[in-house]
Amino acid sequence: MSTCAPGELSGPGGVAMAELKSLSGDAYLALSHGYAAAAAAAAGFAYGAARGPEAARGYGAPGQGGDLPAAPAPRARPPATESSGEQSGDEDTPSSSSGAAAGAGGASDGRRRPREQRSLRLSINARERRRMHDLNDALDGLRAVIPYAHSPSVRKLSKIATLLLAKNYILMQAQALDEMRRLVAYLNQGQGLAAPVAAAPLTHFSQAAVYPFSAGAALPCPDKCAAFSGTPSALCKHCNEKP
DNA sequence: TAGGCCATCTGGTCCT
DNA sequence: AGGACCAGATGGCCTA
Repeated sequence: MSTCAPGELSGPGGVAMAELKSLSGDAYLALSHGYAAAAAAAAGFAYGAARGPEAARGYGAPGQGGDLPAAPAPRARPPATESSGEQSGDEDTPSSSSGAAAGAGGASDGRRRPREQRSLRLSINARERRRMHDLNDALDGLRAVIPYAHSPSVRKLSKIATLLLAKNYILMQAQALDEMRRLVAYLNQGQGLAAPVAAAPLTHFSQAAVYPFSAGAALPCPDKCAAFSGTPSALCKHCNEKP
């Protein structure tokens, strides 16, 4: 069958999978928005309405007693053991059906009667389906917290894109946190002696307390902060001081 | 129509 | 023994 080459993902916006894999920082956010935006712009369709596997194939039904979306089309399966013509019909009630089978057959030894085997198979299938639905729910939860354009008019992220984007987002957050720690450490260094009490809560925040710019000490505060992070820091009281 | 993505079935393996 | 997890196979839907 056609498999998704690990190296590429042709998203609607033409986003290569390699990009998702190596993305970080601002590029991540740019892409995460661009991806969804491009999806909408390029296709001009409403995913939820026009497509949407859930809507299209009644995904999610199993919970409501209906279970399978009815026979998922006859499947030319290799002439396996049982299963001859019975497709799906998975509205099995594992306990009841198997119980009935067991009661009727009473095959308590290692060998199961075909009917009992079938019942067991259906039960296993239902469990597997449930498991996959749980997995998909978890993925939906992950999509919900990933900063990309969540909109009904935008195609939702694929599973692989969700995972890769999430990974990059975590890396980006870790990077931002590290940067924040260094900034706090630097600021504490400047006023820690003057206000030890106020600085105390921040110290646990900063384990690697080294200001990275040696020239920074000679600069006035706003400049130092700007040199460090690109913009005056809101955390720095000097940056917030009125002239 | 090809390719991408997905849901489902299925058999195998490991764990409780 | 039963359940969870996994990977392969298969077929459907959708888009470019």
